[in-house]
Amino acid sequence: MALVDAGVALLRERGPDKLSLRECAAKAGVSHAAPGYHFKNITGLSTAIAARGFALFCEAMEKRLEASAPAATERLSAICQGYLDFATEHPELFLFIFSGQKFNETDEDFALHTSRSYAILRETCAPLIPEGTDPEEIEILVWSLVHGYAHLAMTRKKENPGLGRGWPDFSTLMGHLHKALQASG
Amino acid sequence: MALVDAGVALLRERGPDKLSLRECAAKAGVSHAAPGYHFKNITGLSTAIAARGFALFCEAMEKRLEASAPAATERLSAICQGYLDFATEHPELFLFIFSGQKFNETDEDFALHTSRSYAILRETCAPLIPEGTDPEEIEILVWSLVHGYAHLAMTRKKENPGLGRGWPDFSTLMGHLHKALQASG
DNA sequence: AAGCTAACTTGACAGTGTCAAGATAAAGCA
DNA sequence: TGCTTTATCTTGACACTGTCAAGTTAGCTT
Repeated sequence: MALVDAGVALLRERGPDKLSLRECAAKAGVSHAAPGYHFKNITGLSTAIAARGFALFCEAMEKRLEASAPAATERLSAICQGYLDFATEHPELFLFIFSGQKFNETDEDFALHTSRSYAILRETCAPLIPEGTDPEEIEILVWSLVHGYAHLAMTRKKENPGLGRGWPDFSTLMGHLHKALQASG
Repeated sequence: MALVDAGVALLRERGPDKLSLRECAAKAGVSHAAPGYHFKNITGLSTAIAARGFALFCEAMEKRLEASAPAATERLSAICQGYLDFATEHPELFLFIFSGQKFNETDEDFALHTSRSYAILRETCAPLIPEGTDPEEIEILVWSLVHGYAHLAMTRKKENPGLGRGWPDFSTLMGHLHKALQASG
């Protein structure tokens, strides 16, 4: 959809909080109210853009998975790397989808891609769950760590300019995580 | 400052992306352009509100620290609990200060409270740094984990309604973290 | 040819941030 | 007392925003 393309481009140019129906319309070469026809309001357009964001998010993780060695720990590192790839390559989309603003959760596309992203995490974690512990415990542990790392790097970047630069590399954090999993399993 | 109070109340009522100079003015009982005098633009007001947010953030951590046992691991758990207290009690402020929007980083108040929050983290981590490892590595490890946990809980709350409810308690994640630190030290 | 529908456009409205200009009231000083 | 300066607003305007109602147009069906 051309309007979603325009929206993504707009976010990239102007920042994650500068989305505008009218500017999207102008960018796509249609009249100012055309977006209101396809998406009933700005939440609708935002949701479509967020769905696109989650799709790219999934692709980034899957791409790293395909190139990964088959060992479970390698695969876990791979999806984390994919997570960070997405945040690095699409910082505005990353902030946009995790901005806390309301999306239309009943939107089919949106629901599809958000649940797919969690499924990737779940399946990659599965072989690493220590006996007798709730899988969700490890999933949230991993997801919190990588999400927190990426999100802090983007939002507090004055003190720490740029994801990775000036920060400990994520692989060192991953090392600590693996130690914790070994100690539990 | 009454306008900042009004702004915080507005965020609480309407959500973290619904701040408006004119509505703040109305809430504070002044004319629509009065906020433009005190803060030269909406970024100025946002920065003042974010500074207030970081101050409350620091207070939440310090309050838990005062009630904590003196052991270093207890103190680390305490600031994490304070972190989560803040996110729970001021969800809109939490999302607002970590929204990724630009603040005026040269603002004195803002700089003071943001650096104070990082200093609390740094000092609490200090006794736990394993010999020969970069302190920042552990600081970012801890901060990423607790921030990721809190932020995911707030932004993806459809799948996981409410911080804590339906999620593994943070103390279990903290347990894994301590294991990792023991394995390193 | 007639009718129907999807995909728009046009025009209006209230709300927004921002700016320039004026008002008002207190404070400092002659 | 009167005059000037300064801080703190108010008023009014402008361009921009989302949203809605109404009109238009092109393509398909019958």
